[in-house]
Amino acid sequence: MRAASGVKQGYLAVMRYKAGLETRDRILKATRRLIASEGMDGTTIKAICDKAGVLPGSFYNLFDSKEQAILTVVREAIDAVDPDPNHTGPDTLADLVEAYIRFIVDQNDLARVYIRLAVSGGANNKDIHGRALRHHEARVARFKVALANERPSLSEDEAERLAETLVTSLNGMSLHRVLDPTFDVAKHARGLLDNALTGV
Amino acid sequence: MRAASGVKQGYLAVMRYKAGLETRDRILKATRRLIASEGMDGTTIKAICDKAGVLPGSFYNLFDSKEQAILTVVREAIDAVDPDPNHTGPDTLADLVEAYIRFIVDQNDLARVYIRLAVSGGANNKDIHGRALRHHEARVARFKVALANERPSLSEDEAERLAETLVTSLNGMSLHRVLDPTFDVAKHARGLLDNALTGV
DNA sequence: TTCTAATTTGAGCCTCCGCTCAATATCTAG
DNA sequence: CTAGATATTGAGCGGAGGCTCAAATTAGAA
Repeated sequence: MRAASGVKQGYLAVMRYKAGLETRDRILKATRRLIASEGMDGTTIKAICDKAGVLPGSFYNLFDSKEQAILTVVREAIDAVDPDPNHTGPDTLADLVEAYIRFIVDQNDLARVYIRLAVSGGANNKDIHGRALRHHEARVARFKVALANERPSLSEDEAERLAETLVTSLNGMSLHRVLDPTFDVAKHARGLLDNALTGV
Repeated sequence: MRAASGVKQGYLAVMRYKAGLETRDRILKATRRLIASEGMDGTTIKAICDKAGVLPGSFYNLFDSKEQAILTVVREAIDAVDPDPNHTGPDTLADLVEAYIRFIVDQNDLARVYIRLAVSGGANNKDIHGRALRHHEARVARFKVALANERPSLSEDEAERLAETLVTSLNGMSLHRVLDPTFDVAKHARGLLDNALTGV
């Protein structure tokens, strides 16, 4: 019998046993690596299941759909960019840039997911699109605060513009690293930071 | 009878008649717009044919495969970023940045194709991947020459780094515009330019 | 006009994808 | 140990996507 079928109904599976949790982790890990290396559409159920050592039925015992698994990974990627979104303390620009560098270098898979999301998520899925936009705005705001603290001479508009320029430029570096894995993100990001701090 | 079948063999179709050329243009235009709005994998034969007002057989009379049509559009996009790649004259940094702004704003579809290429083309197709990388290096080189002219005090390495930072940052802006069509590329690109010119 | 090459048609083949389900195996609370 | 809940299996359905082909139509050179 299919025990959990009555309980799921669009929610997550039940997973009271350890085996289910482990399988779920393997599936999410496989999904993450596949999105990073093959892109959203190259991430097929068969590929996920092969990589996770699982059969389709088992996948669908734990996830309602392929999209649900992808969404889970995407949320994970968004959160990883900004590990402490509610933090209101006074981080410096350098802190923020260093955090981003670490994200790109240490969490390469998630960084690639994040970039692929920005490109392909926008067109198809409105939930993802809105989420990505709101996340972007929050990041810009945080950069802006740091900038305003460190360069009080900047006007409101100038700080806003510089912050947005910084965030999009950093994303451009993450984007380029997808194309060229040898690209030295740290070097260029720090250069960008110096320019922003010692500005016009 | 299938007239051109013996001639094609992996090459382009023959197209001695005007109708064939017009159909080809319609197909390429449809392909370009679809890649821009739906992404590489959302660009199906059926969608292309519907948008172009053509049936699949007609598509395959002019193109050997879906991939060939996409590749044609992608090459077009790469070339459009840098309209005069053999130009060795002394363009200024401002010229180069303004050209990129115009590319993003005026040729929105191609700009989106260009960005999607950087993300999804890299992983799958080695031809595209190599082409994109070589193109990037050529652009960086051109920016570097302009920079060296206008800021002779810069060392070789510094010029190289700044040029690469500029190009990736500009691509980041193009990327963000996919997510947010209201993003003011011109404003931010010019700010970036100012920073690069009046550097540390 | 005539005749051949070019173009268009559209049904349909084959493959792969997302997903389902009944059967079987495994876990763990009591 | 037992029983009921959970997890895994794997064949396979329905549909969509890339592509083919024989036949019908149209363009244009002679």
